[in-house]
Amino acid sequence: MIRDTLAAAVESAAAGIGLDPAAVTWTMERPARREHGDWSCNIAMASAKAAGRAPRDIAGDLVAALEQADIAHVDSVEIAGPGFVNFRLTPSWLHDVLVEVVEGGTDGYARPDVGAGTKVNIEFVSANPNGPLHAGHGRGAAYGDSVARIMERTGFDVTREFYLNDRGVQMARYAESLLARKRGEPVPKDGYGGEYVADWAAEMPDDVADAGIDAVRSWGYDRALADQREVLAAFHVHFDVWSSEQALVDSGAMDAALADLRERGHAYDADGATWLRSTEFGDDKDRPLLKSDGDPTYLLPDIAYHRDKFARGFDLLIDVWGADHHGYVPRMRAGIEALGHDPDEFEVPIVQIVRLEREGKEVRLSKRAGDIIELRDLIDEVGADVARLTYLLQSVDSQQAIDLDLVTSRSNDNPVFYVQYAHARIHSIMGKAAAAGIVRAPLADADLSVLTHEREIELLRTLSELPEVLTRAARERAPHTVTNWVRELADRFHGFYHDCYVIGDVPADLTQARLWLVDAARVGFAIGLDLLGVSAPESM
RNA sequence: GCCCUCGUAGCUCAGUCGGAUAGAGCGACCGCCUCCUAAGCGGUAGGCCACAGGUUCGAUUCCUGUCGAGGGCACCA
Repeated sequence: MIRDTLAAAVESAAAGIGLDPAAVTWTMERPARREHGDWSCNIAMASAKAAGRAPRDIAGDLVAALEQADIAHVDSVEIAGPGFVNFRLTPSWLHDVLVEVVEGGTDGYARPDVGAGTKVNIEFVSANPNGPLHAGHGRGAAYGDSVARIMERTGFDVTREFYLNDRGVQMARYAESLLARKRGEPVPKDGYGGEYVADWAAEMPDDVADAGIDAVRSWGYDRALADQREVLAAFHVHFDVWSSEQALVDSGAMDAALADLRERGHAYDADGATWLRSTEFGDDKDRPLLKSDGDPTYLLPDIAYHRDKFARGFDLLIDVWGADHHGYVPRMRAGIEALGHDPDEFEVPIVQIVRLEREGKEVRLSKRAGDIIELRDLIDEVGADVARLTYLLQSVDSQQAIDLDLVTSRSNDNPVFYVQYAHARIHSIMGKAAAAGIVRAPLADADLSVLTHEREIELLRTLSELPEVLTRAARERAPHTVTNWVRELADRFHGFYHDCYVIGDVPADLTQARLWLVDAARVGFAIGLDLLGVSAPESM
C-alpha cells in the first residue's frame, strides 16, 4: 500500500539526516484538507524536542532528502504549517487502487489483519425467553451482528452467542402470568401484563395448562424462543451458540464456579448469604452470589457462564448490553478478575436506548405488547435492510431517535434510499452497457490513466480508504464508521454518475476504464453493506 | 449522594488514540433533466464544538469541576 511506501521513504530520509524515526511516535495520515496534499506526516514536529531543532527546520531537510529519492506516484513533497511534510501524489496511485479493488474483489479487498486470529466471543441480544424482542433489542442485534462481521473480516475468529436466562424469578412470573391469562384471571402482581401474554396463553393447549406450572413455563419458554428466533432470522441475524443458564446450574458448572471463587478466597459467607468480594476489584460494594434463601442471584450464574466461555478457549469476551444494565459492568468485571482473568479480556459495549417517533411524537408500535415496541412490527413496517442501516447510522454511545416518517420516505432525506439508489445505478449502467453490446475488456487491457476527472479521483480515493476504515471499525467496535463510509461512497458515486457518463458520447477507452471503475464501486458497496448486514437492490 | 453515557449548524448526527481554516445529510434560499433512473447534481446562508479552569508549542479532542439530558445503584435480569 502507498501508505507503507511513503512511511518507509520517510523513515529512510529521517535516518539519513540523523534522526531516529523509531524513537518517536509519528503518523502518516490523510490531511483533513485537500490543499494539504494526499498524505501528511508529522515526524518533524514529533522529533523536534529530541533533536533539539525547530520542526520546520527538520522538515526542510526531510523534504530535500525525499525529493532526491524516487518514490513511486509521488508528485511533490512540501513543508506546510508548523512542520508537516505533505505528499502530493499523481493520480496513478489511485489507478493502482482500482486494480487492487477489482483483483481483490469482495472477498479479497480490504482485509486488514487486526485480530491476528484472536478468538473472540460476542454475546448479544440475550433477551429473556419470556416475550417478543422489542426495538431496543433490534439495535443491539444490528450492532452485535455487525461488529461480528467486521471482526471476522479483520482477522478475528468470531463466535456469536446468545445467552438464555431461562431460570429464576422472571421465568416463574412469566409462567404464572401465562397460566393466569389462560384461566381468564388477572396477571399476578409483578407479572407480565403485555397483550402478547394473553395471545400466547390462548394458543397454549389445555393439557399444558392442566399439567401444572412447570409445564406452562416450559411451553412458554419454547413459545418465546421460537418467536425470537423467527424475528432474528427475519433480521438476518444468526447465532453460533445458544447457551442456557439452567444448563449451567444442572451441569454443576455454577457450583464449580462458586467453589473456584471460594478457593481463590474471593467469596465469603455473611448475613446468611454468600458474597463476592468485588470491592477488591474496584466495585462499590460486595455483591451477593447466593441469596439468604440459598438460591443463586443472577450474578453467580453469570460468573459461571463467563468462566465457561473462557474454558472454551476464547481470548476475548464481548458482551453487548443495554443501557439499563451498565451499572452491572463493575461487578461482572470483578467476577472475571476474581476468576484470575485479565479484565482487558472482557469488554462491554453499552447500547443506548432507542426511541421511535412519528410526527415528532413517541410511538408505540405494538398493540399486542402494551408497553413495548416489537422488533417484528418495525421490520414489517420498514423492512430489515432499512431497520438495520438505520440502527447503524450512529454510534451506540448516543441515544437514538428513529423517525418512522423519515425512514419510510422515499426522499433525499432518507440515507437508506440514498445508498440503495447509488447501488441500483451501478446495475443500471451495467445493464445499459450489456444492452448496447459493450463488452468489458480484461482489466489488464484497460488504460486506467484516462481516469483523471475530479469525480473519478474522488471516488477512487474513497475506495482507497476502506482498509483504514475497517481497521478502525474493528478496533473500536464501531460499525457506524462503516455506515459513514458507505454513505460517502454513495455520495461519490452519485457525483461521478452525474458528471461522468460511462456509455454514450465518450471515447471507447474511457468507457472501458469507467466500466472498471463502476465495478470497483460495486465491490466497495458489496463489502460495506455486507458488513452492515444490509442487502442492496439492483433496481429500484 | 455515588457511578456510566451523552451535550458540536435551526434539526438528525459524524469527527475527538492532541495538530494546519470544525464536517455531512436534512431544513431554508438560489440553480441544473434533448444524454446511463431528478429517489440525483451544484451553489449560498448557518458554529464562543454546554460552561469554567488545567496540562501542552498546539485542546472540540486529554484532566478537574459546574450545568443540562438519559440510565443505573445487593437477594429483578
